[in-house]
Amino acid sequence: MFHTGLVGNTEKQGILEDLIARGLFQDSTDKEQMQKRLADSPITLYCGFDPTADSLHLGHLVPLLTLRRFQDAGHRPIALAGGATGMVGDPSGRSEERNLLDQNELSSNVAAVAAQLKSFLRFDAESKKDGTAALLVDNREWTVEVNILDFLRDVGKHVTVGTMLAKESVKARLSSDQGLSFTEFSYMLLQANDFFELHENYGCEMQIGGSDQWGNITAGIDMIRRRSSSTAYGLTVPLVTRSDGAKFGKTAEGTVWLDPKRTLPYELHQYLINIDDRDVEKLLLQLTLVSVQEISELMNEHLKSPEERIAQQRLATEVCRLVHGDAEAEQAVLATRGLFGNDSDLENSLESLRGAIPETEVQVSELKKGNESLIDVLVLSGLCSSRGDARRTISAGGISVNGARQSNDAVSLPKEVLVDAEYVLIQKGKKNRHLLVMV
RNA sequence: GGGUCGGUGCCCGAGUGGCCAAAGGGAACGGGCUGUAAACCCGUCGGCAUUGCCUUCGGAGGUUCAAAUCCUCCCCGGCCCA
Repeated sequence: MFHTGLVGNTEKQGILEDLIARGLFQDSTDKEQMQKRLADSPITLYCGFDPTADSLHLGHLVPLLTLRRFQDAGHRPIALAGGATGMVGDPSGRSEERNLLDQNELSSNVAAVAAQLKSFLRFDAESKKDGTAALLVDNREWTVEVNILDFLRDVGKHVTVGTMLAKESVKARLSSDQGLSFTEFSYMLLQANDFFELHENYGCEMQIGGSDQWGNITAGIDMIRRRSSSTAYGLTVPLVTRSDGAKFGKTAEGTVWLDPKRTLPYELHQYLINIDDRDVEKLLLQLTLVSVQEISELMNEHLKSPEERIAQQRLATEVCRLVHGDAEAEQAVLATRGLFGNDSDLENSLESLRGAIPETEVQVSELKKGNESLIDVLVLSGLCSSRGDARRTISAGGISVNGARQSNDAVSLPKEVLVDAEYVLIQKGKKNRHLLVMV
């Protein structure tokens, strides 16, 4: 599936300028040389994604979209799902050793991640004609059958331990009190070998990745130079951060995933609509395909009346469209308007929220047994983590039912709700909305 | 293999026989202000329940009226030596 109609808004020659303008140019090998190479003819480039979970998350979007930007600029992207590297675990940017995933988990993760990768790049016939059609590969293809002796002779021989130890990612771990297993230490060899394989088999000349990948990328470039005397290029994009210090793409409930089963489009939309003013321009630039020019106009508008948050709204909508498609994005916007707009008459239209916002089916007959139906429902829905938490939250004035704040000592849903409501809207705090479906 | 230091609640980190569900900070959550902001202020922050009870301080045993704190064994990590 291919979600957005925006294609080719970046000129081939201008890709680096565009990346720089977007703050997406963190580091690279010789820039002049790269510029020249890119202007010369279409290049094949790759970016790898390790299947550490069965879905990518918001943070993955930056390098993934960068791949897309290159494709739009007339180059050929390769998205790599790291079925092999995922078995080992990349120490880069991590303070702790990873837990190894088992084989089954890994291969289902690879399948899931690969499907997601596909939706952000073009594989169609037309692209094939002009040579920009993307490729999807799994590094297991060329890694599983390699035996250890061959690997040590063919790959390991070209890398000195001194070089490996000098990498920032390795140094960081060695100087922490965590240490580094040989398994993770070896990771960069696998990745370097990936780049080499892609170079040999697909003419891949460039690798991009998050800034924590710099060491791995240069290891690959060195390997290509040693083993085939060719020049390869590397480019990293910045790690997305937030001004308030929180990790980007993380909420109290956990990670903001791209899989709608894990994070509803509405939740993704909410996450982005709440982005701090200080970060919104950067995120528009890095997380959407909207042109730099248009973003700067949008920001001018936004600054005139930041309380309207037009920048956040645009950001949320654009990202939702990219990730989930137009229809889902539209639904998320509607739900948001209904829930947070001031002209809402939700009472009669709760049904329209079905499937859009988090919901829980509730057995009314079960609720009627006890006399603490409100507490039951708060726990059932996951809005509160325990009955005690529910009590505390209610007594702090944090719960509303169908818009009506519940009194401090309430333990039970309002009678009329319990009797004949089909849908009930529960609010916890200012931002959490949950739909109860009474059955 | 030897030595040594350490493993505490979401994270960091104090506690070294009872006053410990465990200081302090951060995060988080709720309230107020506001823009579903930021900053700031207030409150909460193991579980269940009306005083109270139950489960937690790497794991398993033990000493004791009483253990996160003492002993034994084990597991995991750092550092140093071999």
